[in-house]
Amino acid sequence: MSLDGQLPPKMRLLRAAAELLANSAGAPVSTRQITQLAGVSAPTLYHHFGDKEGLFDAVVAAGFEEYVAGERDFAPSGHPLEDIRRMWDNHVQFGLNQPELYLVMFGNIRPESRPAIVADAEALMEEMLNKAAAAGQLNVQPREAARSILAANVGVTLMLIAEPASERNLELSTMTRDAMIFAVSAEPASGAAPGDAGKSSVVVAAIALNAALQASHSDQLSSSELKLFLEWLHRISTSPAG
Amino acid sequence: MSLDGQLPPKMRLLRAAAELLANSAGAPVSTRQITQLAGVSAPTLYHHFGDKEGLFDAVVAAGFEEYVAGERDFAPSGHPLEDIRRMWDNHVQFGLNQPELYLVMFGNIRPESRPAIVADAEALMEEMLNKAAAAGQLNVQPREAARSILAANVGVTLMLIAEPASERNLELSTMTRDAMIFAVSAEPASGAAPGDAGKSSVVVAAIALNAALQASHSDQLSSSELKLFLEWLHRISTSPAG
DNA sequence: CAGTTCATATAGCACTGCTATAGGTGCTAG
DNA sequence: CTAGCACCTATAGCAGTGCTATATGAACTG
Repeated sequence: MSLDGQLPPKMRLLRAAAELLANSAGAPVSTRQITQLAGVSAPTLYHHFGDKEGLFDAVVAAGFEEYVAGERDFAPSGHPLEDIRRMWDNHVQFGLNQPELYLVMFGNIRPESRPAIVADAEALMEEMLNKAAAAGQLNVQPREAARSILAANVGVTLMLIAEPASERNLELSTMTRDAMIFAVSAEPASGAAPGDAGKSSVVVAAIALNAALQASHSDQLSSSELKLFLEWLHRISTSPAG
Repeated sequence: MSLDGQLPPKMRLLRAAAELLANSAGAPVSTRQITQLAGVSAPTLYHHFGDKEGLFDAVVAAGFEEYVAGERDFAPSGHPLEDIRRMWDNHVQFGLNQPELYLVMFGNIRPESRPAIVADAEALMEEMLNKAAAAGQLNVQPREAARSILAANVGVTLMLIAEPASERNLELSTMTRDAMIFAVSAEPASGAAPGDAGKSSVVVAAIALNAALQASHSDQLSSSELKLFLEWLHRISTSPAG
């Protein structure tokens, strides 16, 4: 059984690796299995990918593109926080659909090997949160919010993957998701009491203005003026007192 | 260089494995390295642990006991939610101190291999949350809260491990921690507006009563009566409307 | 003392990731 | 058309891996 179709060997290697990885149930996948399934000999792998890890990185990169594509499809609903929710759910679903790939992507993160993907995922989340911030719906800096939400998102997905599929309860996901979103969002539509745990409206406004300024490259101020202005805004919007 | 001291070979193997694992920087650790450092020959490993994975499981179990011991030391402050905070911080610190061990414990979770540790960690967290529930400080079922908090805790710890040590910003941890705790806790000391996102006091009281009942094996009701009563309480305390 | 059980060692198998070397393929230059 | 060249692939094999069949010793038990 080999992967025919006259794709170039590089593609066949990628697909073979992805397929074996997906069905490996955690057992290690050997280069010999991959090359055999791809109908190719050993050195071909090393010619194209240099390394076994190089091949796996390529598989992960392809998987991540798929992930990003999935995230972008659901993007523009006009309600940024609602989009974040969908992004979260999409992330979880991606992990549950391709658990082995997901574990390679987020389960084995080590400082020297793979934070690039995490950074990309964070950027994707931050991009969405910037819209929420510009709409005055955010309580904290978009970057911090993105990192925090993504961390919880990954943790929940790993936990769900760890459970046997029959016992999986997605309520864990929705509950954690809403908790995180609620925590980073400005007080919801209802005019809550100002003494609340939420930040003051000054802070929220500052964060919103900050996001808006960084989005629309205003040229009312010189770049040096803008830089200082943003610094002040940042100081205001991170003031501990609120 | 071998691990002397006349400990029995089983202990020497455990220590050698733990030490090599701790300094492996993600590179795989071979049985030959372990047995050589332990001053022992190959079959001894398999005699005592059956498997390489058996040895690693033993290392993980030892590490987990250390983790649990650390959690229990900080337990009884009288303020359950404050204890949860310390538990969270302790968890993160454990992960950052022994990243390789932590990655083996929580990074490679697969349904068929290792959810026992997760279950134990959840039980530990739930135990603490039961006190919070009994004190009327909890918004949701202790079990669900424990799962949710632990998931976020693991996610944050993995993210921090993935970052180069120099760039680690523990604010990610404290922010996510407080977000999660706030989300599962009943409205804080300040009397917040009743139209708030928090559940009604009826629900909180029901959850508290539920926890108290399950803790102190009351014999005012027969076991069948108690069972039904608990079911009603559960229904009340999980009612969506609040 | 013999018999049994436990604990360790010698030697080796099948497999792993990887590579030194060589051979084929398609191109452009003359 | 041939010569050269860069690209891609295959044969064969190395050092290292997890693991084990077998044997040897030590320590009890009768």
